Amino acid sequence: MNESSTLKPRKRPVQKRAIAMVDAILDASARILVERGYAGLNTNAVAQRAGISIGSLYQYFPSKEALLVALQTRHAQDMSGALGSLLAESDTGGLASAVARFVRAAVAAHELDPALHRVLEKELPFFVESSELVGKDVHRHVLALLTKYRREVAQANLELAAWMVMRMTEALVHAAVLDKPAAFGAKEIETAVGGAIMAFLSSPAQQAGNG
Amino acid sequence: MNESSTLKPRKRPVQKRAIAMVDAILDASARILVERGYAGLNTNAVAQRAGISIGSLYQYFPSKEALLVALQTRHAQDMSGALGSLLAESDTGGLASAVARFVRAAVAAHELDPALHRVLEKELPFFVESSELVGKDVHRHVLALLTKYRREVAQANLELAAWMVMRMTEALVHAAVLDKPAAFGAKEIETAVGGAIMAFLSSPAQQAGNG
Amino acid sequence: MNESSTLKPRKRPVQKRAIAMVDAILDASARILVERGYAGLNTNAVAQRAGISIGSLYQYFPSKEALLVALQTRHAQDMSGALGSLLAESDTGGLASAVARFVRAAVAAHELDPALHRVLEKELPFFVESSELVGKDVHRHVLALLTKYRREVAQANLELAAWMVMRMTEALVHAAVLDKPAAFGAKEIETAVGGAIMAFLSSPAQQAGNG
Amino acid sequence: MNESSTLKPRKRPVQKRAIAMVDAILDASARILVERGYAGLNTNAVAQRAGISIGSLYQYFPSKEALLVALQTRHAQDMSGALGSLLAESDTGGLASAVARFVRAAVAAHELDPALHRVLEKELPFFVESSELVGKDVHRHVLALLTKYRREVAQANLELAAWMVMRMTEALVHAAVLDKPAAFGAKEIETAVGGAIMAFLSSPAQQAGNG
DNA sequence: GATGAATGAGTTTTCATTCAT
DNA sequence: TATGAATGAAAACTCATTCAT
Repeated sequence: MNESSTLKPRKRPVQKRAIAMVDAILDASARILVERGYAGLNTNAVAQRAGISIGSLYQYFPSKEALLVALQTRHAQDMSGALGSLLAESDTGGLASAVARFVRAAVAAHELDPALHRVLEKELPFFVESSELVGKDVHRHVLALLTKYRREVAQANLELAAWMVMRMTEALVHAAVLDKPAAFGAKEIETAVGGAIMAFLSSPAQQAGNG
Repeated sequence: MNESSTLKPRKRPVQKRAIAMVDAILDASARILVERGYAGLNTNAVAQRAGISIGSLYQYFPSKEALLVALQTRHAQDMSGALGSLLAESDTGGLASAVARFVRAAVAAHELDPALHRVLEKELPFFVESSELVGKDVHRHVLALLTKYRREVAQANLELAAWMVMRMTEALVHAAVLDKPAAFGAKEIETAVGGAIMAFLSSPAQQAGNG
Repeated sequence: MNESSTLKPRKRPVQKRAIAMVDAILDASARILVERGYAGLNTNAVAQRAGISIGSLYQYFPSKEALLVALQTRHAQDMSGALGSLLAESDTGGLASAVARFVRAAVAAHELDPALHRVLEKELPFFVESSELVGKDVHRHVLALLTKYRREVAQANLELAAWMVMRMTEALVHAAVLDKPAAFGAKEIETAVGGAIMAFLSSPAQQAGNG
Repeated sequence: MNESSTLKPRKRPVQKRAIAMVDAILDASARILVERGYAGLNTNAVAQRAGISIGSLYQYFPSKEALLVALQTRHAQDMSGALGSLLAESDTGGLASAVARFVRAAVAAHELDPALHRVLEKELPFFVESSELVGKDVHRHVLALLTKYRREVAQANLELAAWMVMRMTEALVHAAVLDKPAAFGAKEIETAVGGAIMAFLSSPAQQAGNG
């Protein structure tokens, strides 16, 4: 009845075999999603690709939706992991260096499985914004960063600044990795993104000019 | 054989009634899309909502896909119109004022039908990036702008700068209008976006700091 | 209600224009039938191909079925005409010559529009066996022939003999013209058919051997 | 892409139940075909008549066309079987007896399911001429026969003679069984057919008389 | 637990026919 | 009379989900 009964994995897989099965199912889903898009994804195909029966699939996921939420969650966690391990490195440089590392981490995260990421984000009807899954931690991290280098940040509203930084990074990195414009190299864009963020942070919040 | 036969509207509606019909169909599609998402959209529902028979729908659109392409196109044209009329105003201020006006125009365009815009962009499997429909003109406009105020632009690569400006605007405005964070007002964000763009343009392309 | 109301042409076209229209419609039907088969034939396509409106088509034919019956009838009459004009020639030779002429007439009739003939016969759901349309006259003709050369006919039952002659001719000529086997020439087959018929007529009805 | 994917049965039924299902589906198709003709045949009706769900039908046949092809094939195999078992009997008599047995076998084959045979042949848009399915073996058989009794055959071209024999048998038996004329008994016709074939074979290929 | 045959509601699309203009 | 926009029943086919084995 309630969401939890149809959205959450049916059983907490404790046995190794069960874990392997869940992984196989999610892997199969991801591959199909990438190869055929959301329209080409159906539970029977997933089961077949995963080498199990359709009945078994439903043993682990109560619905197609639950399967997709799980896939999404796993992907978000993967990205979060990639992000986190880079961000965790001790931070000795100044703000610029921290921002550059943040951007590089974002790039690395997006490069994990760009094709899957694209489909997930562009076609999934109930895509839970990655930011909601990954975002909390990252937001905390960025905010901590801005606070630590408060002196170098000209913006008054740190919360707003953090939001802007996250959005700029997400959007620009996303564009750079997934819809890479032929004209510029990825590295070039990465640098520009870091520069833009730094410029933004270094500039005081100004009055909006009137058009 | 070719795409045109299934993707393009079947007949160019010349009579008033036919135009009204096409509009009614697209309106119905838009409303259903917003209310029920892409998965909830089916041609019978569209026809019923539009108050016509399913046969009539297929008289004007040879396939469901054609219908969606048309809806998308109309939406992109609407946005393009809103954008264009604001951008067309004579430009007397400096770069800051021009940028601010550009951001405001983007906001206005996104405010036309944010709910539809969100579904179109997030769920349509064959969504033609608005930028591809609207983008060419806008890109020209931005580039012209940067060239005109060349002296105020510190970035060396104008093409890259234009790309960054467009991406930043699109992403930030999009986020502000469609996933508006509760914490900040739209106006506040709009200002911040203008500021960020100005800061970016005013800063010289710098060396990437290493993390 | 009764068949006549849906199967017979709606109006007896007396004006020249109406006759031309009916012909145009039947021509269009025939061409579509040949090009796309029965499955590809629909009344809207016929009207368009005939250069008239669908409404006008229904002015002349009350239903699709009526249209097809008319087409069939016209084709049968065409064949009948080709057949008849050859058979009408004065008959001076013996039985063999008469049979040969009959076979040649059948070939000529089948060569009128073989492609149409094939589709009509192989796909039409309510194909009225041509023999029923053409057959009566032909049957009379063949019977008259056999009676005239009674002395040369060894078969006792002339009715049965006539039926056999017609069937053999129809089947063999049909096969020769429409499913021509690559190995033999049409002329060669035509000769063989005449020979077979002559042999049959010349042989006395015999006891069936037991296998 | 290739025809096989839409034309061939989806799964080879191994279990008893599956075989029974396929048979039930084909039986239902045959009955509907006979009762309502090709136009009256639709997959939903077939499933209902077979007492299964439409989904199950598509589990075994990937398309309506595949279903029809299978039905056709089964029918051709049935006919081939009936034909073959009769032809296989040891052949002790002369040519006349062999021909008579051939004709009787053809009659028996056509009497298996005349109504179905008629619809299949007359309405199926993609009817594969039975002769193509059955024909090869039969042709070999007839040729062997003519060769064996070469002395009794006056015709020079054995290949052509075999073709004629097959066509005459097919056409005449077909007409006798399916469009049986009220005037003559089946037995009477069967005898006449045998006689005609014998007469043809016994007569030398003659010059075509000119009409 | 695992299997996979079976289900059937739901979807897209066609086309014979009508009828207001 | 001619037109052709409009109709809607009907048909092929899919796929999430169940449940007997």
